[in-house]
Parts: sequence; structure tokens; C-alpha cells
Amino acid sequence: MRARSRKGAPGIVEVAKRAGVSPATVSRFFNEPEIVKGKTRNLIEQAAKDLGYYRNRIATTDQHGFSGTIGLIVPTIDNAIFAELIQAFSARLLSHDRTMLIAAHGYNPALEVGIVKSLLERRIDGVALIGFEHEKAPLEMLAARRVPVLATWNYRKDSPIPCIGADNFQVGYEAAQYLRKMGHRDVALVFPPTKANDRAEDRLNGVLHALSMELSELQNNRFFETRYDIGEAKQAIIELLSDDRPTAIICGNDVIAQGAVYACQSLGVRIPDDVSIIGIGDFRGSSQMEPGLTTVRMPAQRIAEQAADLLCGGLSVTSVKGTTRIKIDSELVVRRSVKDISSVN
Amino acid sequence: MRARSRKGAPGIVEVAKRAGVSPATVSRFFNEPEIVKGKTRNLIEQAAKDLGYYRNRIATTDQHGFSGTIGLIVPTIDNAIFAELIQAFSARLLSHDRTMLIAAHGYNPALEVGIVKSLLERRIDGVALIGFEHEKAPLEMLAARRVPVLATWNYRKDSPIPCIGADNFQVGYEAAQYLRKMGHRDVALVFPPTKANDRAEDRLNGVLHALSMELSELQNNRFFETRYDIGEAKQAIIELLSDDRPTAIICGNDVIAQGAVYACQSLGVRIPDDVSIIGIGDFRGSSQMEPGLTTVRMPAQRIAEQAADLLCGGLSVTSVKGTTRIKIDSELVVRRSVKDISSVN
DNA sequence: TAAAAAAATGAAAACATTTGCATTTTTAGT
DNA sequence: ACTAAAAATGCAAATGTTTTCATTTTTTTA
Repeated sequence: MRARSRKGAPGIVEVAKRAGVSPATVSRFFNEPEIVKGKTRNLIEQAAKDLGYYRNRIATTDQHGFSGTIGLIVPTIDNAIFAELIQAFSARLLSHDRTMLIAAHGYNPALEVGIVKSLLERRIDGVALIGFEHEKAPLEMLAARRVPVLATWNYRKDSPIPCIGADNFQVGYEAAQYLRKMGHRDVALVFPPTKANDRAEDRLNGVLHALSMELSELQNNRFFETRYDIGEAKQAIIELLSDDRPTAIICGNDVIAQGAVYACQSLGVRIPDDVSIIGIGDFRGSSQMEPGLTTVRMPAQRIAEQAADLLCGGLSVTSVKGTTRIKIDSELVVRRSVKDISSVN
Repeated sequence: MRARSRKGAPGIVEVAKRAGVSPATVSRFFNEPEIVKGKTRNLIEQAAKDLGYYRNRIATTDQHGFSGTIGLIVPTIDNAIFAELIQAFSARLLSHDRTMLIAAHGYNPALEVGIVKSLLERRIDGVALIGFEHEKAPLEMLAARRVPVLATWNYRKDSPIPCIGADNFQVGYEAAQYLRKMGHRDVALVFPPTKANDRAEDRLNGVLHALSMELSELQNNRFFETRYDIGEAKQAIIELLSDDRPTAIICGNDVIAQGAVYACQSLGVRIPDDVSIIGIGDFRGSSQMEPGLTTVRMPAQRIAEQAADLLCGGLSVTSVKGTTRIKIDSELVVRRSVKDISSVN
């Protein structure tokens, strides 16, 4: 469909004409108002208003190469996991006078190259990613174009690219450690595939470390793999609970934990009397569940805001040496889904 | 911060030079490959690949005035309500080779003008909004620039602007009607403020219509107002349930319904034996709840996809006469949270 | 009040593409 | 093989800004 041109929006030159000044001055007025004289300023302001002029940020882009647009690539939007991050990131960007281009790949890393290509074609000024596991191609494409890239959500001291996030190993460790402290020795793990998910991988390792175990040492019915999907998790946990029940379940995140809660309810298993449940994330709604979910809070908002600030501040391009890495502290949130059985033991 | 220019990305002319053709031909190659000869095509393709060239969709924009970017303005991202819509909209846009600029105003219509301005500055080709209640200013700004605007989520046959969505009056009617059919006569309503929320308003009216009542006829403890927030809803409903319990609660959407479920659990009120609950929306997770939530499904994905198609297909500019209005059917989803008490009565 | 310095403005080139028109090359028809 | 028509390509103008450099205006200083 060969669309008609939509020209005719008044431009800087129309404004200039009407204000009786040169286009250059109008341009300056919008970029550095201070350097144009008060009187001229008013003239231009009035003219712009009369004409209903809006800056053309796009025409601007070919000039210096910056589009004022930042990309965000997430595994999924339709899920509580990243909702808070997305919202906060977007809002913060707006306050920097930038806009957000967002795309989801549905945990299919192969889609990332298409997305990155599309972003590159739009000349984004920077990109926030989730985690570290990405195909080589998109990362290389971005590097070749010198587009700052920031991995969010997870933190690793030796991350290959700049990052900001919680130390997911520690997060997992903290959760498991708390369970131990509460006297739990027989705990089951329900995690997503760690294949292309470094956050889950790190958490899992943290958990295992706290438990002083290898994954391979876990009994069959003490480790379950399920995607971040309430329904799938619920099914898996119904199975898990159906015989030889552990005293506690540690979930890869709160979505899985929610599935766990539903599973218990469906089976008539009481939380925390019959089984304790701990999540990771502290998503919207986790605190209101019955019983309130004990979990480790991922500080999504702080991560998102700092990420936005970083990206807008012209994060220096990835370099082996001076890579920016910021660790945001997570926090154990004790509610009621974990029972203290340390004394009775 | 006066950022350094980021030029130097190879452009169409570098590609042309390397391929030994003119820039015009390269341009044509990327826009209408068929009209360039096979041999030349290969040359260009190779040159582009060698140079790592990406199209510059932005430079393109000043030419015909279309940026290939569509705006989406939602009340909130961090909430299950629009998650499915956002995801589907974004994905569909990608398949049209467009990108999505998204912003949330947090149910504060005043913020819309800033957002619209920002979008206009980026020369978006179209905008999808939620519902009909918007400040006059942003709508006028869009109209002045002839940017197609599409109201999604709600449908009204006399909508002031093109729309696509479910008929929320009918949705509400359907929910209430089902309750009546199941024998419920004493039902309580929990809805968000209908002030700037036409979806909620229409639903509420539909419910009242089915109940053959006026809002004013409802007893104090049969109508509660709460935002779309699980915690707030939970509190309200705890209050609602604390004395003179109705036989059923009809919730403005599934988020409120989830709060209702938590409220019941916290009070030890059984669903559906002690009280029935019906929601609206059928959000992610509603089907897995215990008991599964009976609700009216809002076909978010279909709405989103058609909206994207419409906007990409160059939806005609709003005109009093020929305004496009598309109604997408909703569907009652019967699960287990509503009890049939018609026979015992 | 004149000269020097500083501030404000203007003119025109530049950015990376598209596109109307002109020109060249290819194909088809005899 | 020659011509006419069609297809492919090239040239150059145009798009809406920003930016460098030059010029004009204003302010400061003596």
C-alpha cells in the first residue's frame, strides 16, 4: 500500500517565517532556549503555538545520529515478572524526554536478532536486555553500531556486558538459607529450565549452595522443571505433592509460587502447616495472597530506574575493562507461607 | 550533556558505491526488490552485507512523513489487565514491520497530553488508546496532525472515535444475567470509580440493567468502589463480607475478583459454597485459581491484533460519518466460583 | 562616546534517504 | 538484425532539521 504522504505539518521554517527570524534561531530556541534573546523567544513561542508546531525529533536524528529512543527487550510482557520493570523503565525514560521501544521474544532467543535489527533500523540510542544469555549475533550487531547495551535484572561480577540487577545467586541462597533456618531439611525445588535463563540458573545454584547439594543429588521428586506459567507450575506441583511430600517448596519465582499455592488449595494441602512455600520476586499480588507469600524481593523499580538513567546518560560502550556493573540489593520478605519447624525438630 | 555524534554508520551511498550502482537503486532494492534486476540485487545484497548496513528508517521518515511507529497509550502496564493486549499488539506490529511506542498514564488523563506530545514529536503513524474518556487536548492534537486514533477495549455504537473492543455494557449484563440464572438475587457489586473509566461505567450499567436496578437503589453494603488493585479490593471485600453477606459478588474485573478470592480465604469464607464470585476479563491466572474463576472473557488478543492491523492499514482519519467501529464478542467462561442456587430456592 | 568584547542571529551546507524525470539497457516483435 | 516498447537505472532535487562560520547587534569598558 503506497500511502499518501502526510506532509504539511508546519516545520521550523514556517515558524521562523512567522516569527520573523531565521530557522536557525528557531532551532536554537528549542534546543537551548537560554541562548536566544528574551524578545525573540516570545516571538518564536507565539509563532509555534499559533501554527501548532511540534518539534520533529526525527529530522533531528539524522543530524547527530541520536533518536532519543531506547529499546527494551524482554522475554515476555504478558506476565507479572517484568511488569513492574517495564512500567518503571518507561516512566523514567519519559522523564528523560526519551521514549521506549519495547519488544518481547517469548523466551526464544532466536527472535532477538530480528528485534535488534528492527531497533537498529530505528537508530535507538541504547538497549536494555534481560540477563546475559543472548545469541551472539544481536550482541555483535549492537556492538558494531556502538549502541550501548545494558543487561538488567541479573548481576554478575564478571558479566560480559554492563549490567544492573540483583545478584541472583545470592537471592537463591538467601531463600534457601531462610528455609534452613526455619528448620526445613526436606525441600523440593521447582525451577524453570535454566538453559537460556541465567537468572534462574544463578538462583538455582545459590539454592543448591545453601543446601550444600549438587543438582544431581536431588531425588527425582525433589526437583521439578516448569516454565514460568501458573498453570504449568500448578500441574507440576500437584504431582510433586501427591506423594512423599517435602516440608517446603522453593520456587524459581513468584509465578511458580502462585502455581504452588493453587496446587495446594486444589489438593487441600494447608500452607504453611502441611507445606511451606517460598518464592522469589515479590510480584504484584504476592503480598495479598492467602497466606501472604514469603519471598525474596527483586527491586524491579530501582533496577529499571537506574537502568534508564544509565542508558540516557550515555552509558559508555562495553569495554573489557571498564564495564559498569551495578548490584542492587534484594531483600527477604517474610510473610506467612513458611512455617518455623526448627523447634519441633 | 552535549553528546558526541554517532555518525559513521555506512549509508545507502556507501552501499551504492561498493555495489557500483547509484544510491537510488539501492533505495529501490530495499523498498521494492522486484523492480531491480536480479544481478544488481545480488550486488547490492552483498555490498550491504559486507558493510553491515542497516536501513535507516528514520531518514526515510522525513521523506514521506511516515515513521513506521505506532503509539499505544494505556492506563497501566504493571497490571494484569492490559498485559495480554500489550503483548499481542506489540507482536502484531512487529509482523507488520512496525514498532510500538508505549506509555502509561496511570489512570491520570492529565498526563496524556504530555505523552501525546512526545509521540507527535516522534511522528507516530497512529495511536491506539484505551477507551473513550480522554482529555480534549490530546485528541485535538492528534486530529490536527491527522494521526489516526483508535480506541480499543471498549465498543460503543456511537463512539466519538473509531473503536474496536467488546461491548462492555453487554459484558456486564452477561455476567449479572448469569448470576441471576444461577438463582442469585442478593448480589453485591465491587467496581472501580467510573469517573474516567468508560469500560467500568458501561459494565456497571450492564450489570444494573440485568438486575433491573438503579445504582441508587443499591444498599450501602451492596456496592463498593475500589481501584483495580488486589490489595485495595481485598480490603473492601473483607469489609463487605464481614456482615450480612450477599450470595454473590460481581467484580469490575478479574483483578478485583482475585482480591475477592483472597478476602474470602482470609476470612474462611468458602467459594462458592458461602459466596459466589464472578469476574470480568479472564486474565492470565484466572483459570488456575482455586476455585477456577467464572468470568467473562475479554478477547484481548483479538482486539489487539485487529487494532494493530487497522492502524497499520492506514485507518481512515476520524470522520463523523464513516467512523470504523468493530465489536468483538466476549464470552462467558463458566468455571467453579459461582454456585447454582436456583433449585434450592 | 568610541572601541573592544560578547552575545545574538543569519546563511548555507550537511545529514541519509526518496522520487520525478531523464537516460540507458534490455526485451520483444517482425 | 532493427526498431519499438518496456524495464532498469541514474541524476538531482527535496525532505526538516542542526551546525559552522560569518555577520550584525548589544553590552561593556575606558
